[in-house]
Amino acid sequence: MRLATWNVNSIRARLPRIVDFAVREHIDVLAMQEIKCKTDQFPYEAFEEAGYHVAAHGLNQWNGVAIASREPLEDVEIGFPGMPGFAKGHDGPDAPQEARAIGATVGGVKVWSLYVPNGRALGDPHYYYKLEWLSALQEYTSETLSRTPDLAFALTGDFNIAPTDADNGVPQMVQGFSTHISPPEREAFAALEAAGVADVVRPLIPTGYTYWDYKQLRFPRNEGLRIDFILGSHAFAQAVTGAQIHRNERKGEVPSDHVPVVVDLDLTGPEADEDRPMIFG
DNA sequence: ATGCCTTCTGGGAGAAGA
Repeated sequence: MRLATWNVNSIRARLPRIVDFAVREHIDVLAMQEIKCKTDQFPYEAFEEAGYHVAAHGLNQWNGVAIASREPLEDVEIGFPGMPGFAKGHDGPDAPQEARAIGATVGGVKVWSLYVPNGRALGDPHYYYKLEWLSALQEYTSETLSRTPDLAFALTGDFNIAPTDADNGVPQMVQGFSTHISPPEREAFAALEAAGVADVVRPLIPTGYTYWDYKQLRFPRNEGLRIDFILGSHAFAQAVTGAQIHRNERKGEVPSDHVPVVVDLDLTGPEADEDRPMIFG
């Protein structure tokens, strides 16, 4: 199985490009973020014509997540249990949830497409929302893996955190002034990993970014961020045989500001373990 | 310590992104 995650920054603005990529690269499961449309505005037909089933969740012009799959999607979940909400004029548990998480089971793998809140600025209410959202995700992950430790389980998406200094290629982003690199955000990411999921791409692709801002020549200067990840449980990580970051998708006509991150999985069993990269310990 | 780009929208100036 070939699994990809991609913050597409509007599914309608670049639909052919996204479907073409999925078909050309033989993607079996494509987790998308920032579809920027309502559920019923999603261009299902184009994916179906290309041989994909789709589960989408969008409430308005912001956020929005979806999963396209060659095999049928089972047990689709909108939002993860305990996911906090956020809205202007709302605070605390009454805040409505945003369209930032959709999960489904495909071929025995539980896959989440996640769009972690941006945070906007250090100290902004959105920043605290981001940290709460990540804490709730950690809680959900921990609970899930303690209940079903052998589950092939993956958190994929735009985490809006550059976990190490090497993941930040933007000179203007400096510690103490910027979201995405602050210690509390990095601690939240580490806590998520400690809950039982590992970055399955980094051992295979140690360097490189997944996002470059549209302005200020960020892409030509290669001033990007690595903020899009595939975090897998032990059972998931054991099945990984390869990974790719499709940097070329940042080029050409109307690109997204993010590029696809891909992993190959061999889910036939533990026989072939010897040939696979060591991801956990 | 930001918005030079890009997207969206019962309305086109404002919100949001990282």
